[in-house]
Amino acid sequence: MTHDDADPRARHFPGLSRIGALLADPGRAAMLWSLMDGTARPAGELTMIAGLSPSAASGHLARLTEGGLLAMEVSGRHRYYRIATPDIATAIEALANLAHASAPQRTPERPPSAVPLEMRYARTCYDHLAGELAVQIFDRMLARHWLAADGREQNGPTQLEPTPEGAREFAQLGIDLKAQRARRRRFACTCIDWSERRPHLGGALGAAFLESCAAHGWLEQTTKRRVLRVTPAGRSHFERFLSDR
DNA sequence: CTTAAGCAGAAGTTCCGAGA
DNA sequence: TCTCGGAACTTCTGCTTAAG
Repeated sequence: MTHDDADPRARHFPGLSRIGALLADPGRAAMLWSLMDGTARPAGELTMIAGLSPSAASGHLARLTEGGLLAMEVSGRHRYYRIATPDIATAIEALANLAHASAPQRTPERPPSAVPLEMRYARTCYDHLAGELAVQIFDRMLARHWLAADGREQNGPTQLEPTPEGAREFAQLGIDLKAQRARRRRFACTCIDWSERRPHLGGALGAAFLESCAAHGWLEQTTKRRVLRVTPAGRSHFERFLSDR
């Protein structure tokens, strides 16, 4: 019998309190966070990351697997664990952002301690570019007056609008702003970067920008889910863009 | 040379008692 | 009640050795 089965208060959101309980333990959270780059790690490595004994870590991993948050594959004498689905990684990232937004602002510059290194520079966030590179590009877009806040901010992401100059630059990148506006989603907004704690470009325009970078051969997918590789052509392009004054 | 058996070590799980 | 760590156990890999 599960936690929710026993508690009639859980009937409105079946499974929600169970998921919350699984995420509440610091050891389990540390193990989940270390798998956010989409890799699979053996139980022994996750044990070290969580700072637990093998027996305690084994118990936590069993609960996370039973709860559907982790998937496990046996390879020889190793057991490899990974985040079960991309939806779960997305949910954990959203909760991490929420935790940061709602925490007391005592140490605003402190990044999360266990952000996988390869994810910090360039990765996908839903369908747009995120990471250190995304934040730098967004800063540069603002400095070059490609984008302006449209003044409709309401306790959430800042709505953005391309300036006439920005519209020309996005068109040069092959982005059809009219088509992006017609999509049934937010056109352009800020999205707080999970590892950098600063905004990057989100919304339909953010997704179109990432598509454009891929089409130009500046960014490409790696074997690790969500981790992006900057190609040599991309490196020189972004260096020019970021240093151009 | 090949193959199977035996052994040691590594990795991970289960069980159980202790403590907060 | 929940989590922890230690002990014992299972499973698997890799190495060595002996037999065919």
